[in-house]
Amino acid sequence: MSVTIKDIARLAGVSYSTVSKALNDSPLVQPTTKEKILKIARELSYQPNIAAKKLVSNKSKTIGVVWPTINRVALSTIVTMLNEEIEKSTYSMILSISKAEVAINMFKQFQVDGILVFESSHEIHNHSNTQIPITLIATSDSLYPSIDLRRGDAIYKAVEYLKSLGHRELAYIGHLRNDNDGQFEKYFGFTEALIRLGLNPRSEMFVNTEGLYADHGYQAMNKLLDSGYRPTAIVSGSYELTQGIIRATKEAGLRIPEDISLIGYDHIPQMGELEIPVTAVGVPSNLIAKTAVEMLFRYIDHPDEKPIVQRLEPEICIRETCRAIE
Amino acid sequence: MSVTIKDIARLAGVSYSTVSKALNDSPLVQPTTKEKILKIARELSYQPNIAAKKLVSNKSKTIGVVWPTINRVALSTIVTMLNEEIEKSTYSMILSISKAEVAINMFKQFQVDGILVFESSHEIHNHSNTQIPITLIATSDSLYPSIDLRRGDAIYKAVEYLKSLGHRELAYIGHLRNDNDGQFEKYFGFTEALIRLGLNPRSEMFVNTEGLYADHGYQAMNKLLDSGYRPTAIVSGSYELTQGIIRATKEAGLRIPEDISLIGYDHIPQMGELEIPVTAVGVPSNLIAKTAVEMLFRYIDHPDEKPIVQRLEPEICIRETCRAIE
DNA sequence: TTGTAGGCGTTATCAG
DNA sequence: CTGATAACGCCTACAA
Repeated sequence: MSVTIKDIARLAGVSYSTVSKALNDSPLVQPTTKEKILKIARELSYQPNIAAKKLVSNKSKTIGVVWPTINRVALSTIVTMLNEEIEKSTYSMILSISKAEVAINMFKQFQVDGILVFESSHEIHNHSNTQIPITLIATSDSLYPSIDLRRGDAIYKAVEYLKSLGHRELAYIGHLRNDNDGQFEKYFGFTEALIRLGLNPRSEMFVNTEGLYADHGYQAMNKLLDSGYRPTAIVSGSYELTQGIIRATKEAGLRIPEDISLIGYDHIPQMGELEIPVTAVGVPSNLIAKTAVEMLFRYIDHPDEKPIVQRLEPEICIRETCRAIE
Repeated sequence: MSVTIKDIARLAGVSYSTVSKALNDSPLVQPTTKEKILKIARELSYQPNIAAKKLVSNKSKTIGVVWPTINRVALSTIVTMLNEEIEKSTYSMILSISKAEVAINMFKQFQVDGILVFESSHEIHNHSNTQIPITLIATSDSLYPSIDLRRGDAIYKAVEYLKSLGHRELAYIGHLRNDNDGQFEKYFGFTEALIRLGLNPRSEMFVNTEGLYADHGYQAMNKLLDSGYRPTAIVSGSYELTQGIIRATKEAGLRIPEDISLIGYDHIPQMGELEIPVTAVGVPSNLIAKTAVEMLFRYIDHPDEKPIVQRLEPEICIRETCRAIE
């Protein structure tokens, strides 16, 4: 059995309602008594029972985060930032790496005040009857407040930038799946940019990676290099792909950016910490985290407002991997 | 206000305890009444208040995992396996990436039934008075049940294996900090192996990385290659370091294992998925996860048993990066 | 078979 | 300032 305010009350020789007040730093209790109570609480390493708190106040002061894909750098970066953001407030954050449905159920049991989810909204549609405010990160949706990362615009900006540097022979290395909206948006953004910017789209310009990790990027880049088509600039679909692309490029004896320019999706600090600081596009990870938390808090406070899709503007972060050509 | 069993009771014309029983499908209530109650509950779309349920049952069937370092592959691999292992049982798993003390406090508030922690025991010593069963992964300690990964033995096995292949000029690339027991164990294991196996320890054989990530390995390997000392085999302290070492080696035009052998610490599947499948030592990650969960469950069921330090035997997983020399 | 009463750990509202 | 006491929603003996 864990320690409760009653235990503290007994030891302090006061009533438990006094303990409750002292613990909540109420002005209605004498500083000396307060001090004594706090001291005992500390010694017993007392922790309030959230279930009880929730029962009476209907607040648990906790946010649950659904995070099934723990091994992508961009996502874990955002998770870290979410944690920092939430710790700044009066809330705590708990994580689940189970799939969305399982995770949400568990969070319900824990009576979290709000849920943040990375997974696509398809996974959670059967939960629309839930009372708990849910906010989606990285998937726009009309049922829940969600963030639109404008991945297409991001890639568009990348192409635009490359064009401004004189590049006309490009390639996009990414994971082209139509069952994953996020990946598809980027692919589509690339196509659209080529067309709108008057760059001739050709099939060699698209390299499918079959995955989002470094090795996929490595393989894809090698495939590209073998293909005979030699673009002057590469657009990469993720941080991990970028890693693989750099490796393949180097192994082929090509220098970045002297021989080939590179720009990657995922606006995270780590892009600048690769062996060559990589120019990147995307919504900055800290902005994503900050916005997500703000939106959720807002939704918690005003559950009746209509769910909003918050657009975030992708930015380009120029580092050292793109070079102008004549 | 949401609907409670009292509302149902009023509408059904019974007492609320009868409703409670009916809802829990107790045999102590007449089928007809039960039916009626269930029907009303459905109509009102009654949702039980889990906080209240929890309060009275005082069981959460949940394990909390303290995981402050989310960006090391070996750790996230183990976390994934822990989740699988725990999902097999009747328990759920929640994670916190806050530092140990904060995380443990939060878990206490949620009344988790047990806690698994990755952090070193120093961080949690002030919690020794806690009532919740805690089990340490990857740090041996006498206050809590914990797992001893025998990192020293693992490195010893690596050296032994290399010696059996004829190598005598070795190097250890790792993070030598004496404030981190785990890293120190490996370093020490290397030294001891050299001595006990009659290989002459020399200072060039130790390369300090100043960190545990790929870039640290890359820098360290370059430093080593520049130093003039040319070992025939390298022992690496972690998965990420291994990545960096491979890159540096390749860039230097050296082939693995033809020109130099490599063996890494961290017995995780990913070691076999690098561009060259890397021979590795360590306790297999799935064994670590399985053992940790077993130990914790055992501790939960028998809280009075004396905390045990469970030794796990490191294994060597031979892949393709070590070669015999004449 | 049903109802009553007590309690789970907190907070909040009153009296004293 | 402090202490009873009543909620919060549910479960579970124990009584009826």
